[in-house]
Amino acid sequence: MQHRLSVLVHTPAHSGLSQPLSYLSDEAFPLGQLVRVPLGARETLGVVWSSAESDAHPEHALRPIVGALRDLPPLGQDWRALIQFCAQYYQRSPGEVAWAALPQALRGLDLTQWTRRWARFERTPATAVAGTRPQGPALTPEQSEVLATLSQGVSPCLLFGSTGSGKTEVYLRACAEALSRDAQAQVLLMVPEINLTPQLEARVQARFAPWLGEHAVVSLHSGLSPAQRLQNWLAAHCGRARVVLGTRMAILASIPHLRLIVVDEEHDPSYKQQEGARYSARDLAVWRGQQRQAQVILGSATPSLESWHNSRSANAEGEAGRYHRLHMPTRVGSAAWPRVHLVDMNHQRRDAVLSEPVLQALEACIARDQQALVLLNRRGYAPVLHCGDCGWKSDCPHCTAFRVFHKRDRSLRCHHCGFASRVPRACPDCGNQDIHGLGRGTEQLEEHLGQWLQGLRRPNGEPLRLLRMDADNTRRKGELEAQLAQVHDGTVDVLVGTQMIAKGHDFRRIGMVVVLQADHALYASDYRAPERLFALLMQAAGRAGRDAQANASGQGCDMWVQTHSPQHPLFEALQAHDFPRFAEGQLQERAASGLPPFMHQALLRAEARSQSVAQGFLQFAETAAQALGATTVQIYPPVPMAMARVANVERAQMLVESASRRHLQQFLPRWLAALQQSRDAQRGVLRWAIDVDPQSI
DNA sequence: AGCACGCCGACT
DNA sequence: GTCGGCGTGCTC
Repeated sequence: MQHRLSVLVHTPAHSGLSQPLSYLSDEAFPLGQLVRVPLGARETLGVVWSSAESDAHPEHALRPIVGALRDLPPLGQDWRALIQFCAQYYQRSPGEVAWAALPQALRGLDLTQWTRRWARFERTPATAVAGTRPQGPALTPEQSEVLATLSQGVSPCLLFGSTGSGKTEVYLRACAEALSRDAQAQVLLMVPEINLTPQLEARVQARFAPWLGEHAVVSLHSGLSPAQRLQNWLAAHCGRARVVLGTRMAILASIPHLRLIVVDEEHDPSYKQQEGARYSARDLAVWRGQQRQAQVILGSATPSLESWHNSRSANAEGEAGRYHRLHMPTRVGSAAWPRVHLVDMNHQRRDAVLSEPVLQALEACIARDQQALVLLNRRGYAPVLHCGDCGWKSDCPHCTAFRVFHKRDRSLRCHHCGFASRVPRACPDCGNQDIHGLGRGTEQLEEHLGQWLQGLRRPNGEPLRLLRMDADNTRRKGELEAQLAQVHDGTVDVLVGTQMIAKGHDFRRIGMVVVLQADHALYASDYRAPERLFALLMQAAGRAGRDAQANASGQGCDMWVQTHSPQHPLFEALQAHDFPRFAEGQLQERAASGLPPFMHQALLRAEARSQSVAQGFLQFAETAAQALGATTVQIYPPVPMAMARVANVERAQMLVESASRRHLQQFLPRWLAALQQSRDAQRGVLRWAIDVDPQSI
């Protein structure tokens, strides 16, 4: 007898095929079974999705499936529910979300290749369980208290812990606890970007591999080769992997015995996927944990305002947040907080790179034979090249942006589309030979500091060693690790870099931290700019004060922040290391101006060859929204995006919002359906999509 | 998203 | 004469 199977294939939302497709099969496969099916002229991977007898597609038009991926356990109900929820909440087709969740290497395998691949997976040695549960270092009273609360199973939790308060140890202990309760239990540990914190992977491996076996710890992130990713995904899906360490993509992996999800640095913007299915891995983690009774721990020294708001204690009306807030204010060991000094750059020489007090402090730091960390969040030599005579600037011909001057390879490079050319010797417009850079990047800072340091010596008489670290010189494999190693073993005295040098690295001999152009972000129109800047500054401050000797001698550590707006309340909170104060101020502003988390937003984005086509589509969308009688959501007119053109594609967007998440969620699918229906309105539009809970507007 | 089909410019 | 550009349309 022929069965009718409903199968999910990769069909993007705008293709008009957002529902599962029906196929014929001799065998009745269980839901979640992976199958190969014909689709047009090709053969593709599919997931048996539902027993949709109701599908109206005529029987004679159905094609038979090619076959099933035998031996692979079907994807579980919890995974299917997660995909379904993600698709519905973020307004994408389930097929598209499932596609993003499955390893790409799996998609390309035909049945013969699959059989071979599976045989290889089964051949890898089974986990040799030899060791006993690891001990780990002694806990601080704060850590013990937090772990005691966690062991009662409270969830979701926001672990608000200072940089250096030992959050990672809490995560590892909580993992060990979950893993020891049940011999099958699996845990998911998420980090923003695995490549920036290579030590963490080593630490997790060192903690759990001796206990659970070498193959019990796997990672899932985009840096892996497709074959590695498939291998690790299979290990997670089949339960062989007990600890999954991954980036945002890992939240969509199949982890059937998931008992605990940890989201480290939960405020980090990289948890929000920025293309395709635009999901928030942090928010999905909370949903997934609730859905399958797994504990969720969100951790940060500077939580997102969303999570902070969600974890507020009961107010006058008795409303409390949905998250349990756990607090670890104290830094482990002797680590001290740096004294934060603000330097008002309005009172310095206009062309000063480093201010007088900073230079003096730097000299003193060098004399103590300590390391200095100088942070400037702009790579390249100068952000723009400029002709003083005719006013020419180094625009990118393909984007609404300037090309950045990179002196090292004498190029002008667009950081958005990659377009690069050699630096012209003279102004391309008027021939003037005297063209120069405006503003400063890390390359120039490196050059400037290099010159200044030439006049100085280390206490032992050796010359000073300067290192620059940014995306330009850590791109190749192994470079980042090599450079971090240089900082650790003390081969570097002064480290210059972008925000990547502020991320979770445990530098031990840092005597001072300098942040340049700290206020730059504040001039951006993005309402999340202060939140991001505060997180960056706190993170940078956290690099300091770990030098045990300096702390013992009462020397302490300093942080210098150069800014043109020292009166900004953000800096006051920074000096007091007072995140709650900063957050309360921000939340009051957000509430007053009707911004998240008090408002729920979605953006409709359109891309076309011209602004008029992109905006024309959005205008149609505006009319369509009004026709739907959208009284519960506020609709704003279409506008060009802040960066209107990227790689010769014009972009526009419109905002819809509602104080009620439910109302917004009710409106969006109806709106989406209306837009999908109108082929006319889509004419000439290259791409369009809804972005729910956008990261920036 | 793939992939085919389909109509116009520079080359084995 | 063909190889190949990417515009439009279809996939149970």
